Amino acid sequence: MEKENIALTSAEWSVMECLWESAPRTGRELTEELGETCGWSRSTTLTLLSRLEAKGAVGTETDGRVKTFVPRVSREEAALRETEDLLTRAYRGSLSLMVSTLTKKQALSREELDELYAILKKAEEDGHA
Amino acid sequence: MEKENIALTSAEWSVMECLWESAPRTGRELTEELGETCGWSRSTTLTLLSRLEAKGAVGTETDGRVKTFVPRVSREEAALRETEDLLTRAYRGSLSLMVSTLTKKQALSREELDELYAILKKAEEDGHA
DNA sequence: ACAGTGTGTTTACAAACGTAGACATACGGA
DNA sequence: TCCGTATGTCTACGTTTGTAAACACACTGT
Repeated sequence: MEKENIALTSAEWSVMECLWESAPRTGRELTEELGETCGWSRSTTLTLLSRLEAKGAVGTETDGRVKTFVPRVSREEAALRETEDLLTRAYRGSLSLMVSTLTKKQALSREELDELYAILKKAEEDGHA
Repeated sequence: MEKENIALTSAEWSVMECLWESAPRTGRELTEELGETCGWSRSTTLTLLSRLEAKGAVGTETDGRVKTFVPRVSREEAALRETEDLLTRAYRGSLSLMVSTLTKKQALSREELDELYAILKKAEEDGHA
């Protein structure tokens, strides 16, 4: 009954990606799309879908003999989950350490910079509410 | 001969953590410390060390019958590797998207904010050089 | 009534991981 | 010299992950 933290494997991310893009989708559509984008066989996609269903990451509805799938966790939730994980594991929880590590390796575009400033400003305001 | 991208598993991170903290360390010291911090048996730690050696993440030197270990990849390299991975997988490569997702869930402390501003300012300067 | 065909379920299997016991040895004391 | 003890290597085993073939079954024309 609790929604706990569902971790997605890399292959599973690909599937969810598809579902987040648009849902509900039928097994047919999904196997087709993932067959192309990932080069997977029909079975592979369906297996992944089952596993995702089992862990509660996707919900299904059966209409006749056709199943349709919908995401049960949002991309944000999933992303957040993994990010926090990484943040803890690799940066002792320090977001600024993460950002500085990244900027040291690749320059940020003007847009990224502007967006980041905006985000910080907003966080600042929301923060001392 | 290239240093390629060495991915670390979660257990391996714990080992590297130890080594980054101080190195070289002997197997003895490592099994002891990790035994405490992670509750691992001696074997577990040593197995992890072997695997890390195999993938080139740590280097070893044998003096008599005692082995000493040193990290071969820096924490930054490892962290960067995983971060880029996550960034791509979960945020389509957008750092700002990642940061905004995080700030939406947890408020940043005054310090974090200040640090982040400083980092951005620096990135900005370095950027349009 | 029978054979394709579309659709989902089972079973499978190798590689990666987390964990650790068993094993081989060399070293230091009794 | 014999024994514990420290130290590293091998072997092992259950689980997770990536991948997919085999299977079962309903539907649709002929």
